[in-house]
Amino acid sequence: MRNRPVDIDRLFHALGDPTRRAILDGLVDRPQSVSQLAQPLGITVTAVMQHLEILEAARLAHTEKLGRVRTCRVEAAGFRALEQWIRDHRTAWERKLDRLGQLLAEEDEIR
Amino acid sequence: MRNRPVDIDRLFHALGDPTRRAILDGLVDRPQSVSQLAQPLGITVTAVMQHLEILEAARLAHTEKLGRVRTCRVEAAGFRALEQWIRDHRTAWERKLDRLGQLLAEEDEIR
DNA sequence: GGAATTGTCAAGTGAATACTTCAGTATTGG
DNA sequence: CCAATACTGAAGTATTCACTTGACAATTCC
Repeated sequence: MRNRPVDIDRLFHALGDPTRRAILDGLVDRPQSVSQLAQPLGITVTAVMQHLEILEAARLAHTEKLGRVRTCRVEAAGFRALEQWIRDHRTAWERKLDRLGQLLAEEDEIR
Repeated sequence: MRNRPVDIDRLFHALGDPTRRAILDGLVDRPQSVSQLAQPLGITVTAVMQHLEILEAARLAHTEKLGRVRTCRVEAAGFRALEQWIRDHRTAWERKLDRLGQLLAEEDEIR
């Protein structure tokens, strides 16, 4: 169960942390170095590195070291895998929900 | 930062656990009782209950007790919130990725 | 070359997680 | 009514997690 295809477990786990989502949001604006990412988050460079490993494993980010600076960018693969998962499950859910009919209506007015 | 709207943190956290995704997959087939869910998973009823609380908080499931049986169903609200999050972020990402141009192409042939 | 910058490594800490067990409490069928 | 069924609640445990500290290593700038 390792990472040839994007692992959905890694993906959800990666996105489950607010700091990591913040890192991604930062990277969407522009590629950034590790310390550039760390500063506004108020956490250590080491912590950012640890998050980056997780984001890379989930293929949500990609990093590359040139000289003493590691440049980090957002990567599309993980995101696409997430979309695919959603698509697959939505169709499955909708199929079943339609079959059950009133269940959907019942859920529409939330609790 | 609590749950009036579906909380994206809860959502990702809820979906980050394989057992919980398995529970949802089971519920998609048909509504089930807590013990019906527990049996094929090989975990205790108590453990399932704990997962259900998390799934309910994320609005991915809804449960209701009638007599001594608690019936669990899949709920659409959480799932819709996830789709919305994806939609929002995809457009943001695509905008930026397009602006960067070659970055996308680069990422297409994975690592 | 030496100091500042930028990142890496190893280890540790406290809190959160996913479970369990065990002792209840309702509910229901015979 | 009594026993089985179905869940609830409190507590405990082992692991994982996010993060830190502190000691390095590599690069770059003056």
